[in-house]
Amino acid sequence: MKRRGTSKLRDVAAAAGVSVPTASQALNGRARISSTTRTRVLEAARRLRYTPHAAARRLILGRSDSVAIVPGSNMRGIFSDLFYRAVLSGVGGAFEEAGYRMLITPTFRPAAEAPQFVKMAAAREVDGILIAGVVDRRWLAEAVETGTPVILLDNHLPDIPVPAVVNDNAGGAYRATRFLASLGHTRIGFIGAAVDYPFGPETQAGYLRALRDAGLRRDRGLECSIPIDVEEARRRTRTLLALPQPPSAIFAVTDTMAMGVITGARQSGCAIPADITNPPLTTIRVRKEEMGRRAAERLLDLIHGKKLERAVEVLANELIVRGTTGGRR
Amino acid sequence: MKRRGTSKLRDVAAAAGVSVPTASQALNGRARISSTTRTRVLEAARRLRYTPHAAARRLILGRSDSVAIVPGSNMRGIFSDLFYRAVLSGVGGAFEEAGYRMLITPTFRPAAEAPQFVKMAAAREVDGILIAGVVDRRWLAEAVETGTPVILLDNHLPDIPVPAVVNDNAGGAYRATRFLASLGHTRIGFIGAAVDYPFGPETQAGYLRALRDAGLRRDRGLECSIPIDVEEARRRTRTLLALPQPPSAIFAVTDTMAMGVITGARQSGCAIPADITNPPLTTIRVRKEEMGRRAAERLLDLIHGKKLERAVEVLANELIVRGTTGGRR
DNA sequence: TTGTAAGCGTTATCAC
DNA sequence: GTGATAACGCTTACAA
Repeated sequence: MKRRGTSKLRDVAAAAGVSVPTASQALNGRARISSTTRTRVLEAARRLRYTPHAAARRLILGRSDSVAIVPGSNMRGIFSDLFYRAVLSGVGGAFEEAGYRMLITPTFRPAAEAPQFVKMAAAREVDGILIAGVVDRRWLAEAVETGTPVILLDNHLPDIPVPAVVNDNAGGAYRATRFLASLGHTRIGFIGAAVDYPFGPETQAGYLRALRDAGLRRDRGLECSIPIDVEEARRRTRTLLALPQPPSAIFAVTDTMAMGVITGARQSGCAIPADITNPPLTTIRVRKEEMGRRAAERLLDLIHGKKLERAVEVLANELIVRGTTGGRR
Repeated sequence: MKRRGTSKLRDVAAAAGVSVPTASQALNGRARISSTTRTRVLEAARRLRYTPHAAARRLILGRSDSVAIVPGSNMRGIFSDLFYRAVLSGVGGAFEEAGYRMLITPTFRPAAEAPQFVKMAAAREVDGILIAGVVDRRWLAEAVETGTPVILLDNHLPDIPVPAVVNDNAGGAYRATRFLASLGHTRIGFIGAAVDYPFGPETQAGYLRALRDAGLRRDRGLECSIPIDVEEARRRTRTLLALPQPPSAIFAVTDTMAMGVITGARQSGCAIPADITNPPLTTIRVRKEEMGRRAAERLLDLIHGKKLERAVEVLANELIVRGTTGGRR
C-alpha cells in the first residue's frame, strides 16, 4: 500500500521518462529544457501530486524560505491584542508577498531551557527571526550569535547588535504633552507604563521635555508609572484628581490606560464628552501595519545580505485630536 | 571571519580527533563508544556550540520531531480566547513532554491557495498536524491525503477519515436541560449557536432529547440559533422574554452567549442573583486542558504508528450548578 | 571501539 | 537539451 503524497522527484522523472536532474530543472525552470519534456514533467508531477521534500531542498539550497515570528513575553494574545494584530497584519503581508512562510513559535510555559526560536536559529531551520516585543536579552544574544538574521519589532536593546523597528514613543509623548499645554493646561498628569520595556522611560522623557519646552514646572506628584492595566489606571486617576491641586489634564501612555483614566475621571465627577464604550480619545496614532511591514522588509533585507542603513528605524506617528481633550484649541 | 553557530559535525569530529560517524555516535549515544572519546566529543561540541543541522537530520531520520498547530478559522485569537487558551495549554504540555516542537501556522489573510498546513504536510515538514476547530474540509482532506497524521480538536467531520477529540456537547446540553426541567421549569428557552460547527446541532439535539425524556412539549418559538455574540444573545433573550408565554429558564450554549442572556434578562426585569461582571453561571464544565492533552497524545500515537481505538474520542463534561439557576433543587 | 561506505531527496556543475 | 556526478550535513550498516 503506497502512501499518497510521498512521491519523490525520482518517481516524477521515471513517469516522464527523463533523468532526475532534468525533472528538477523542468520544475524549477532555470535551465534550457525543451518545452515538450517540460510539459511531460509538469504533467507527471501534477498527476503524482509531487511536492519537493522540504528538508532535502533546504539542505542543498541552504535556505528554507521561512521565518520565525516570535511573540514577545509582553504579548498576552498575539492575535487578540489590537496593537499586535495590526502589526502582524503588516508583517504577514510583507512576508507573504515575498514568498516566505511564517512560523509562530509559541512559548506555552516559561521554559528554563532555550526557547524555540534560539533552537531554530541554531539548527538553521529558518532564514530569519522577527521578534515582536519584550524578549530576554540573554536568549536574544544567543540567537544573534548563530548568525541567523534577527530583527526586533517595537523594542530595542542598545547593547545587543540587533536592528529594530520602533515607534517614536518619545516624540509622540512630546507632541501630546505640548498639545495639552497649548490648550492652556499647566498641571498635566502623566500615567506611564512601568514595564521592562523601552516605551515606559521613553514616553516619560518625551513628557518631561515637553513640559520644559512649554515652560511648565515638573511636579512629580502628578506622575506615576504603573502596570498596563485599566483598573490600576482608574485608581491612580482618582488619586491624582483627589490631590489638593489636581491636574487639569492627564496624559496616559496607552489607550488601555486611557480607558481607566476616563472611568476614574467620571467617577471623580469630571465631565468628559464621550461615550464610555468608545471614547473619542485624543491619541497618538501609530502606523501599526506600516511598522510590521517595515520590520518584515528589514528582515528580508538582512536575509538577502543587504546591510541596513540604520540599526534602529524609528517610525513617526501622529497626534490625533479628538473629543476627550475638549475643543480644538 | 567565521560565523558562529555554523559549526558542523565535521568540525566537532576534527576538534575531537575522531571521525564524523564516531562523533555522531558519541553525541547520540546509541553505540558503544569509549567514555574517553565520548567526553572529548561532547566537550568539543560544547565548545563549538554545535547544533545539528535540522534539515540534514530530518532528511536522514525521516522525522522532524515537530508538529504543526493549526488554529481553526473560528479562533479569532488563539491565545486570547479563554477556551482555546486552556486547550492549547494542554496541547503544549503534552508535546513538550514528548520532546516535540510546535509550530503555529497562522493564516494572516484568507488565502486562495492551499493554507500552510497543507503545504507543510505535503513537504513533510512536520510529523503531524493538530487542527483546533473549524477547518475547510477540502484542505483537510488534502492534508490527510499526504499521509501526514492529522488530528482534529473540538471538531469532527464524519465524512473525512480524521480522528478527533471532542467534547460531549450533546450530553452536556442534555444534562443542563434536564437539570432545568428537574427544577420544575416546563418552558425552557434554547439559545444555540449557528455556526458551521458541530456543536450547534449537537447541543440542540441534546436539548431536544432532554425535553422528550422530561416529558416536556417542544416549542420552536423558544429556540433560536444565532452567531456566538453577546449582543445578539441579549437581543434574543429580550425577544423570548417578551413572548406571551415566556420561558422560565434559558439554556445558552456558550458562556459568551450566557452573558448576553443575563444582561437581557436583567433588562427585561428579571432578578438574577448574580454580579454582572462575573456571574456564577450554572454551566457545563469542559475539561479543556484535558481535551488539549488528549488530542496531542492521540496525534503522538498516530505519529508513532499506533492505531487509534476510536476515531472520535468524546470527552465527558460536568454540570456545575451555581447561582444563576436559583436554588439547588 | 572506531573508521569506511552508503544513502536520505534535492539541486548545481559540467560534460555529452 | 539532457544526463551523469557530486554535494548539502547527517546517521546507520558494516567492515576493520
